Amino acid sequence: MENVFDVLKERGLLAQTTHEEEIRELLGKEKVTFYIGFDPTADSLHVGHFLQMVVMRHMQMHGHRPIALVGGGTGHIGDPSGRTDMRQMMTKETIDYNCERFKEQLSKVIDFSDGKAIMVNNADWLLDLNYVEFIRDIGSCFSVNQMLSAECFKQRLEKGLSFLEFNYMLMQSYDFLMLSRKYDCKIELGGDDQWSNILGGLDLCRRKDQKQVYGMTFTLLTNSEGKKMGKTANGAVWLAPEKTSPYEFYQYWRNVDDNDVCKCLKLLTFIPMDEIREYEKLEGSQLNRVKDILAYEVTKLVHGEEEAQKARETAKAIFSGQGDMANMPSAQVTPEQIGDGIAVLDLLSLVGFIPSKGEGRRLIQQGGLSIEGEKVTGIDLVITKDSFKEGKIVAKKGKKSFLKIELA
RNA sequence: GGGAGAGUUCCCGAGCGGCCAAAGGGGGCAGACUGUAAAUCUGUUGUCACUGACUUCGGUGGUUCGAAUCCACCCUCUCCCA
Repeated sequence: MENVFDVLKERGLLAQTTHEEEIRELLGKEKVTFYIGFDPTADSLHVGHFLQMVVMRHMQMHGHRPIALVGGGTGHIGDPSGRTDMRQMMTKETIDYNCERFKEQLSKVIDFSDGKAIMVNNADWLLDLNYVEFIRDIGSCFSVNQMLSAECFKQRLEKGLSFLEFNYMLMQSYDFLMLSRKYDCKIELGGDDQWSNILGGLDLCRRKDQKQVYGMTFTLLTNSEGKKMGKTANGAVWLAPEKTSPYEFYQYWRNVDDNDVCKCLKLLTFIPMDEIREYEKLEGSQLNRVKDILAYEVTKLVHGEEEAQKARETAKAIFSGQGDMANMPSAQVTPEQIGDGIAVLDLLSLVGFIPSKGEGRRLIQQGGLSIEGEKVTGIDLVITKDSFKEGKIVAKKGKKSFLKIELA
């Protein structure tokens, strides 16, 4: 059987490893338990987390055992790594709620049946710690001098770093120690921004238990310009369908830059490398086909085959005029709301297609709005019940944004 | 604890007591060009009943005919000292 290590490396997922040779050997000869932590900073995981999940799945497919750790405890602290601002404190309720959401989403990509993977919450051991005991036992193993020189604190030393956040590294290191003791966890994985935190864990396990454990980090998902991917003007691209609909999710990947398509295929899908290498030879508009594959595959992994299919159909319907319009984003209005006729701007802001009438007005002035394929030329256009064909009307904003308004 | 400074619109950042809905940049949105890409160029970017009105410059009060701009207190952040 091939070694996952080689797979991860070939796909460009690996960023840094603590002991390349040893890790590769370890992964090649035995079933290894490893972990990745997810801090509950929002009520849904996002694309950045998805990359981690893909890695876990690669590992799992090669017979290793993932531990998904949700940070019910560390969430109370907040990881300062790679952040320029202080994290907002969350209430216990929010944290617990977020942890629950994470569990659901993780289960979609990772197989937790029959102990093939484990889900733990570090709240179980972190929240009841005794301060004095902890700093005597664990705190004594850390050198402030060394911590301060870590890359992840550099930025924050200029901007300000609270003692609370400074402790984050100890918490995460302690997690690794606990998992090593409880589950014989041998490797900690994480985003490349986690490097220092992971090293902390390694050190701690060695000092406390004289145990050799390992760490690996993964490429952060960045585009060809080096900017983080998975962000849109409206915020992150979420995995939760109610926060980012499968269609929007699909569209996000359908619209990636030419230069990023193949990279994304390698990082985010399980398409064999041989196939991807063929796609890498394609150029120009041929890449559109590859983008469709990327969008479909990623959507399938996150939302399931059925939703991916729907999203693809909808895209086809919208952009090439063929296919099923049924799943286009839609909104409902009642006959009462229409009355004897309603101004376009009122209708569109009612269903939330335009954020404000001022913006709608501008949109019309610049020729960016169409109703039923007809460009709206004046702001005085009135929509009546008769405008609805078969109980629906399709509005188009710009080139890619569509909304089907249904008369309920 | 002592001292210095800062808080402006989505972000960065300019802002003289009236000419400020507030320069400039970034981002966003739209148009042209295209391949649902990128780059480029153009327009636009507080809200509404849009030649007008209303709400905004950390918060609360005050001075004034008039305050983002001046004063007082408060909150938050940064820096220097302890």
